[in-house]
Amino acid sequence: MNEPVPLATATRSRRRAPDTRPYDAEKSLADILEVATAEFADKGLAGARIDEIAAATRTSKRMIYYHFESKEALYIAVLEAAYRRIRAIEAGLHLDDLEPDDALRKLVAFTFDYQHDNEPFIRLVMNENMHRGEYLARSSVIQEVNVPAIDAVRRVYGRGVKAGVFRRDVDPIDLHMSISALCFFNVANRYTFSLIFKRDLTSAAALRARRDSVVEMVVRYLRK
Amino acid sequence: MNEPVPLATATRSRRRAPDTRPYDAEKSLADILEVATAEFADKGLAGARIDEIAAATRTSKRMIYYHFESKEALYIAVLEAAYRRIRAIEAGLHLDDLEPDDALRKLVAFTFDYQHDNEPFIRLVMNENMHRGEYLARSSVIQEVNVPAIDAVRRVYGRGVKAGVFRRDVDPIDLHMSISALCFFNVANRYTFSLIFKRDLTSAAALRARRDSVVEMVVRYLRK
DNA sequence: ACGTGAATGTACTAACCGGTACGTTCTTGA
DNA sequence: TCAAGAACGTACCGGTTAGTACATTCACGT
Repeated sequence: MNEPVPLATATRSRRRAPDTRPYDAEKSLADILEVATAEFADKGLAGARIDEIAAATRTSKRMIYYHFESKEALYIAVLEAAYRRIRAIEAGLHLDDLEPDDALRKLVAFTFDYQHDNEPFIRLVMNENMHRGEYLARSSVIQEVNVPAIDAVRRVYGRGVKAGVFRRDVDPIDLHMSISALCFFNVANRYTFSLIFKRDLTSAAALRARRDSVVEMVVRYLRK
Repeated sequence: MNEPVPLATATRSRRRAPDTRPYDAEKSLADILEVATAEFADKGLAGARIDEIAAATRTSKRMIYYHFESKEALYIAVLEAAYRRIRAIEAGLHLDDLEPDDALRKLVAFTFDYQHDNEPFIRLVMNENMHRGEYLARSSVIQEVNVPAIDAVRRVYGRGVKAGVFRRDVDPIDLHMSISALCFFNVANRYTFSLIFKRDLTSAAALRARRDSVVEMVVRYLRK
């Protein structure tokens, strides 16, 4: 649906002119997607301008409509790529060799940091929620990609309960939600919050303090 | 700035035709503001359409530009009114006659509930953060209105510390942020979250469970 | 080496949308 | 009672913006 064009496979040709190939669908598609991600994250779906995306691209507006059927389809493609990337980052975390308490701390701190480091993704999610998830709902891809999102929390929590260091009766999804909420807010609402409370939330010191606070809150919540 | 027209004061006239007065600046202004609030909360600043606001109003587009100088000015007026309303709701909470622990529980549960009951406000804040707070920054009114936003948390926390039931070394603003984060997320991110995790977050049961969880988390965070 | 389809550029359009020109009706104070 | 200004309606405009028609260049299998 979003890849109407059969992408060139590994069999490219004898001649290798990797960077200056005039016609390279794969590359211009990736280029468009990257620029569009920045634009949609910056302005949202309604605020984004196809012309501006085109201008920031190595190619033209024509190519956007060659590779994607509409602005909305491009937006969904951006969402899909963004979710895939984020879940891949998450999958890079290895917690199984840590004691449950340390694993939990690492999980929360890691979530805090990578959400902070991926503001564009956070903003895409914010925007998608402004749209009441209607585009995410249209993409079965995204929903599949997100299935394992809860795994890390579930595993760590399960181990902690088994080891007798976490209390029982906590719903892993509820726990995951609390962790997400605490991490998400710092990125999503930083502008209104820092304006109202006259706090810089982006300095290294503020970030460290806030992360410690969030970790502490989650740890205390599970502690017996 | 946002009220270019001197509003009619109490001295209205001898004749009382309260509901069918053809020319009533105060009323049409309030009408516009109410409709605009719904539209901006629904679609955001960029997605909102002046024509649609006008259509839902008892008056015409002409009147929007008579009472407000631009779409952005209308948006700021909507933001101001929304923040004022929310702070007024908060001010209605009386916690001083409760023990610190109960006061804290009541404060958190109350915050959770009123944020849930005021989704349009939450969405306006989300949208404003998509705009990096640039419109809030332009309005000194909103910033003044929000000064007491931290008071309730500060008071309860201070009493708890003095009574020896809360631990020291917690920053009230940080605490307020955690409470806000946990409550905000449930409204703001409900669409993507419930889609990904196949959970209905709006049922009475789900809401009760989530509120309890949030309250418990904050209480445990402060408990010695 | 060549034809066919993939990949691309230029220039355009139709609709949308924030904002306004112009004229009219109502209200109010003297 | 009667200006004068406040409050309002209708009809319009000009710029913006998603999307496209048409022509062109390149890649690749045969």
